[in-house]
Amino acid sequence: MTELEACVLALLCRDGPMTAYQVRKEFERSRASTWRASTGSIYPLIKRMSARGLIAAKPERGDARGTRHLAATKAGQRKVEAWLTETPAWIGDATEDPIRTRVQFLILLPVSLRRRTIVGMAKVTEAAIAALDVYMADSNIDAIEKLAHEGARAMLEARATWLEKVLQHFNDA
Amino acid sequence: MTELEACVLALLCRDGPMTAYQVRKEFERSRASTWRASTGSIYPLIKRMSARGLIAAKPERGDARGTRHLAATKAGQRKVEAWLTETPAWIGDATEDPIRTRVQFLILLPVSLRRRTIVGMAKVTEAAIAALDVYMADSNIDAIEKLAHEGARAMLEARATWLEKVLQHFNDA
DNA sequence: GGCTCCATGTAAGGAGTTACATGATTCA
DNA sequence: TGAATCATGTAACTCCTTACATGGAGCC
Repeated sequence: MTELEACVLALLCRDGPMTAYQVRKEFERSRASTWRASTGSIYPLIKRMSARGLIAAKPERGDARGTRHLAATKAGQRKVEAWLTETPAWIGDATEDPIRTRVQFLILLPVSLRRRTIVGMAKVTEAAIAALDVYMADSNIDAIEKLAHEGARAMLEARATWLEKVLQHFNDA
Repeated sequence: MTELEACVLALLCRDGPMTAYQVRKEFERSRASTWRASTGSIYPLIKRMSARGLIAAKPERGDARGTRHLAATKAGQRKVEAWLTETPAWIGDATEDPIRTRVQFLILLPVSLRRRTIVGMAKVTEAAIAALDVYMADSNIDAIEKLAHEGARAMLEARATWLEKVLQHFNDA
């Protein structure tokens, strides 16, 4: 089960039954999960998981669009519980960070560009924090989503602080 | 250019010329970038980038294995510089975090399991921090890589601290 | 009647994974 | 000479992306 599959299944467990369209809208709306869930991924995904007996679909009667309300089956619910409670080592690992990746190669830049680049990185990080704050100020967001946002924010703050150290490092060198 | 492509190209700029095999070994060795660079990804990638004129290969004379020393071309170097100095908004965004994803669905678990699960998440996070520390203690690691590790560590610490808050939240609820 | 949103899906293509496959070089 | 390492690569598969495609439902 991929992360996206697990995420969709968990969403169906928590907020379902809902249509594939609603699932997509939820991923689009929420800044808490980075998942996009484009049509080209979501419909095949649902087909796969239906075939595996993890999702059950009930067609809406009298709707010619073929609207189907999706729900996790018993087996699907068990899968989600297992996904949640298992804590394999890899989920603890440091996440991939495009900025951290780039920092390792800053030495390739002429000295004059390094500082400017680091400042740029700090700027986009601060912008991301600000965007989160705007989003969090929305009173329509429930406690759990707020908690998730606080987690994202804390990690961004850690990066911002670290970037100051990076700047220091390249100033000294 | 994907992140992996840019990363390989930047590595060739910084540490090249080197063979595809050495590139793979470097990705395997370093805990700083999460990239795996399996054979099935690295060789096609090099073929692609050679075709685009970003990588040049010089065969080693008298080596029947077909050993080829790879280097970034001038065009490749320019690409890397652009990749480094551009700071598109998305690189500032919060990274995907499998633990943060899961936390949003903890409510699906019976109360008795929630606390245990959060503790498990904290444990694997602490384990990742400890593994980084062991790695960092190695004197063979240069200053830049240490800096990158510090960044990863700081973000893991932020997650660990946040998980305490998560535990609190579910204790109160 | 027409606009917006709801709702489904496919097609082509990209990039990555694991597993398989082959053989040279080096060193004890 | 045999084992570990160096070194290259392909094949089948999975999942994701973007773009395309279709049409019903609801509302003014």
